[in-house]
Amino acid sequence: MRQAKTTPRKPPRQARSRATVEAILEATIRVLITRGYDGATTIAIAARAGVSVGSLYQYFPNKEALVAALVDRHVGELLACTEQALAAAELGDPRATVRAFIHAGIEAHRINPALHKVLVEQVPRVGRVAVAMDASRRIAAQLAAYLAPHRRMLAVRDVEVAAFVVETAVEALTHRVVIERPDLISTSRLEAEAADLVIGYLFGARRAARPRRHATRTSTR
Amino acid sequence: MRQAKTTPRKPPRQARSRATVEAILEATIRVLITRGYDGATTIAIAARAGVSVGSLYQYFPNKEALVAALVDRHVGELLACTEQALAAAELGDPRATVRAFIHAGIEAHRINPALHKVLVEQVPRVGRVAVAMDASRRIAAQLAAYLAPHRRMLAVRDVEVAAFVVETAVEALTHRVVIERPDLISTSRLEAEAADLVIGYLFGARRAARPRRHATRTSTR
Amino acid sequence: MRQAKTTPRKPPRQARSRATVEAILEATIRVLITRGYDGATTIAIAARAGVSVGSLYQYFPNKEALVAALVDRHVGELLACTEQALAAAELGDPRATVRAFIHAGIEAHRINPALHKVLVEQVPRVGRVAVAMDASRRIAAQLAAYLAPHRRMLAVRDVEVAAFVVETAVEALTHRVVIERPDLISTSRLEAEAADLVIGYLFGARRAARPRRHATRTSTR
Amino acid sequence: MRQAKTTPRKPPRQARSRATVEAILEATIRVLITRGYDGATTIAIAARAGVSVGSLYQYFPNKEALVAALVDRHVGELLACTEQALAAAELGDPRATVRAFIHAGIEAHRINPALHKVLVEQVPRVGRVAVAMDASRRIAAQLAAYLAPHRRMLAVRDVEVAAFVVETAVEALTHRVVIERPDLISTSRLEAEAADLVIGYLFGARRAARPRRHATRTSTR
DNA sequence: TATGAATGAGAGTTCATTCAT
DNA sequence: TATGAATGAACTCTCATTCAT
Repeated sequence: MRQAKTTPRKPPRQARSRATVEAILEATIRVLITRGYDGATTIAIAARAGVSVGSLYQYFPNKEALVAALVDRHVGELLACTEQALAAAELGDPRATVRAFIHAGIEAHRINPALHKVLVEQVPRVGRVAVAMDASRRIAAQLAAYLAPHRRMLAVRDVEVAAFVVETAVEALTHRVVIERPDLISTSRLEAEAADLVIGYLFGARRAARPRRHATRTSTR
Repeated sequence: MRQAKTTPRKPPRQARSRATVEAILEATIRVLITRGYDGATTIAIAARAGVSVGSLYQYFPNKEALVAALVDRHVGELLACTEQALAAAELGDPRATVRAFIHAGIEAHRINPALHKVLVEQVPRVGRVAVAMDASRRIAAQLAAYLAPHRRMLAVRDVEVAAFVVETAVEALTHRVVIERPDLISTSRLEAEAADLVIGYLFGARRAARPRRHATRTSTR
Repeated sequence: MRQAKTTPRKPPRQARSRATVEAILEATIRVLITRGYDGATTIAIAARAGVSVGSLYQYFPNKEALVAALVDRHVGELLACTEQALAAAELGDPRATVRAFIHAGIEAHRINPALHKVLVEQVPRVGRVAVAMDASRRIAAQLAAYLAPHRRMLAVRDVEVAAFVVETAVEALTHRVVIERPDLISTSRLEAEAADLVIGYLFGARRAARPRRHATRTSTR
Repeated sequence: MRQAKTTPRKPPRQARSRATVEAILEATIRVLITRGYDGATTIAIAARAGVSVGSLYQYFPNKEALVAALVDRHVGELLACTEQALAAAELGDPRATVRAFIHAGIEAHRINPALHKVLVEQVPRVGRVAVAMDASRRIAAQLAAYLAPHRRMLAVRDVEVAAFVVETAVEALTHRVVIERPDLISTSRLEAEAADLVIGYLFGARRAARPRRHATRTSTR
């Protein structure tokens, strides 16, 4: 089967090259968002980037590599967000850190929700991309690494499983709200709900301590 | 924009017809699973079904309608599972019902995990398919309808939001475990974790009552 | 109803492009003539032009546009012929001008009779083409414009109706003879007959002045 | 190349058969008119006729034969009209007979203009159909046969050529007016114009005898 | 290095025709 | 005899990719 290489064809040495690559990636984002994966033809992307198809192929060996590069970049941004949140709060109250983690995840989704949506919904079809896409696993690992030292505070036994559960639930909630139903609840409400869901699970804490009143729904949109 | 209709072309009258339609749908599933969405060409599907392309188009006006029919059927099965779980336990302990709901969701995913995977991951969520695909919203509605009468027992204010949160988290966990990482944890463990996550959130119950010991990881696979 | 656009896809920039477009149009003519409209498949045309189908679609968005371009060109040639004849003779004897008009019409039909035949007989099926095809109306208008100033010489009242009648009769005769039955009478004879038919009608002149002797049938073919 | 036979498959013996054949032909007309030649699929025709495709093929070996049968019938009607006109007036004034001939031609076009239009404009003039279509030649022959005995009255030498010219001009005018531009002039006006055009040509008569006044355009539509 | 014309395999879809029931 | 499900060759059109300029 056609197992094309997906590594960028050449490292952009000169400034001009880098600008071209950047323009192509930006164009890919725009076209992906406006026309979907199937509508994102190489010619459309090149046109949008203001270069010729030939130039596009100068920097990316094929379409898959182009999208993979995009995914890499996007995933990198996501990971940076959560990693930073966990690192920053390393010493504070784990509950607060988890909240920060949730907050970071939401912020990460708000970098470019439209791109995120199209990447998640339409792109997994392509092989190599799937790999790069596997951000969740890596974020769960970050979280597990953070939780491990605080094992004694946790109401759960297996830190890895717990990290998996938390990451999965938080990511799903965030995605659903930010990407699919921003109308349903506001991001601040989302943050609170996710924290309620996850902190009780992790630390077994009584939430009664923090009485919840969400009389009004407020949308941040 | 040309909005192609996606309603089945004609109701199969004779027994032979019905068998053909069934064969085509089954073939679509198989080809979708083995070759992915992009590899699922109408010719491949027809060949696999042992019929000609013409026959395929006799019953489905286009490829999208074919996939939509499949999605409809699959989503119908999913909905039936959870609905039944909620209906069956209407009078018992809500905690037990939520457990049953979780169990049903997992079972639903095990009907045809490979199909489920390809449907969720690869089928472009556009047009008719997008609508059919929206099982989550409907399941959340089922759950909200169940929870509403038990409002006083809940630690959450807004039943709809709670149902949304629970459905999202449970579905994500189930999907991740059953579809993507059946190696990570067993389904029984998954059930327990999901219950821990969600019951605390919904009812605010202390979990300490049920001490958790998951010393060994067992995979059901 | 899906009204596909039929405007050429892009203006050929480079010399090579222009040659390709020309080759495609020429090939279309040849295939149309040899195989008829239904036999003129895009593949056959491309093959005949010595290019790939892709190239064909690079310049014409669809088959209809391709034929429309051909029709446009052909109609343009026809119109130029008659227009020129009328313009050239503006000051002379109207009878002579009408003869020149008839002559021009015949010559126009002889540019490419086979193409003309297939265009007239098989192509009107297609929407856009029908419009471009409407040369008769425009030629009649040309003629009416010419006749109007000479209104006093005419035996007819309504110049527009007369132009319509003359154009229709002459065009039909010419088409029948040149395209369908070149064996029946020669073009010179055709010219004479058409003049007899039409000049009497227009000017009410006695034809006896010009005794007609057509003892021998001569074909110019 | 596929040279299919186009003779009706079997002579309809029984009344029911004849009714079926009739229904199919009528359905063909309707579908041809409403959906055009390309839209006239055998299934659409059969459905419209209230029979199955199988039955259609019981009576017509293929689509071409079906259309040919239709054309035959329609052309037969046309021929009958003119033939009758010429026969009826055999003994009267030739000028009156020519007028009657013109009148008959117009009436013939009004039998089913929509069908006539689609037959002339859309049905590919190939194979069997082309032959059936050739009504003009036969009408011209009728006319020539009528004119021959009156040869001495004519201002033309060659009766066949004259018949050809007259038939061509009259048919073209009639078609243009009745089928394409019924708005332009009324049929009575058409009759007068055609007579003016043709009678002068045939008999060399001064039209001044019958002063023409067409102050108002009236449409019969 | 950049261009964009050219490629062509392959996709979805149609429909005249056949033949088992 | 009538049915209509089944056929499959053939059509139009797309687009990732190449390469002469």
